[in-house]
Amino acid sequence: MTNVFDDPRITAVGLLFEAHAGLSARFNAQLEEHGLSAVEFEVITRLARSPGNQLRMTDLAAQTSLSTSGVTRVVDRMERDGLLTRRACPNDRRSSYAVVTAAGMQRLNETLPGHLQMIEQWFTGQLDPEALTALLDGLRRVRDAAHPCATAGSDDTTFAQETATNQP
Amino acid sequence: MTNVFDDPRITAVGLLFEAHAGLSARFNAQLEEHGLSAVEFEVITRLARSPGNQLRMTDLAAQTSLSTSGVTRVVDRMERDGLLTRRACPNDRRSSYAVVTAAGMQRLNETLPGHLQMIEQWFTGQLDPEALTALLDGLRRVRDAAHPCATAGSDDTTFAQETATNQP
DNA sequence: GCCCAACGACTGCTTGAGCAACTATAACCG
DNA sequence: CGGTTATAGTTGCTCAAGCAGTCGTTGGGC
Repeated sequence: MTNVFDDPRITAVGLLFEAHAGLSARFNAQLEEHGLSAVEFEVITRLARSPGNQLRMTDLAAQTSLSTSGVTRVVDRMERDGLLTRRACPNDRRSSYAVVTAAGMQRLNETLPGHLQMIEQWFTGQLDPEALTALLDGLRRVRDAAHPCATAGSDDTTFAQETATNQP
Repeated sequence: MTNVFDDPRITAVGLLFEAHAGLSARFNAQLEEHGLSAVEFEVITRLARSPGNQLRMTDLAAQTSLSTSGVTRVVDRMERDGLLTRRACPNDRRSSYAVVTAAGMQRLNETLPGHLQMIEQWFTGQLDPEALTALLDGLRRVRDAAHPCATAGSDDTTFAQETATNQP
């Protein structure tokens, strides 16, 4: 039986998607121990790495893969839980900032080391340096080609993310 | 400013996750043109590659990253849309099969070529053969290490998936 | 200065998914 | 057999997320 589904292209996506799913599951488990969902972790991380530990709601939406209404709600929850606060923007009264609170920073600091450890355990540590480099190079190519500019507004902000990651 | 977020591990997951998100977005767009969501496409694909174009609901749940109740509902919708049918299992009256209808097969055949083209365009075609092999090898390692056995019941069925992909 | 388009945030509504509870059937075991 | 336990599928409930519409604010053109 010559099966269309044996196509190596299908296998390739399968691998990428399953690797993603596997890592997501592991990460979620660890994050949940610290009372954070994946989105919440992403939100607090993006905020914490931004100047003043804050971002305007729209910018936050652009950096995460959330719509603006999605951001509104996540921030609602996290504000309720004391991890974030809203702060009015002085020069534009339409905008408001989401700011990480002290409790939020503490939560993040509790969570981060374990998270890095998970990454190492299930991802980067699985490969020797050259193999890892090759993998990352490949991913970068694919990412650059297909990178979102979908989901939320942010046109090529997704691209800017990684440059921001490499360069403070 | 020595930033914790410059950690190469963070960058690595960022790449993998963004590549995944980017591809997902592209694929979803194409699938939507044919009136299929990503899950629906996965469901119909898994069924179509199975003997008799059918699977028991539980097995379907195990192969997709859905809970059994999730499967119930997807199959509900797809049955309503005429892509699938339920068929009673002769020797176990608890079980029932989800079967792809003729209309379902036709829909799949309309969708698949374009889908493969998308994969090539945004993923496999982005890399020369050696780089692609290196990427896939890396992904396989990561996948094998972290592979779900989460989300839905299916313990290591996720592993079985890919062997099934390689071997009809 | 005034009006109108664009923008930022929020809210109502809908959808999709998981969990837990439930029903029906099967299997096991005395 | 008869009863207990496990399994297959479905359903009620909850929750997170997106879309479209709303309201206040801003800025540009005249």
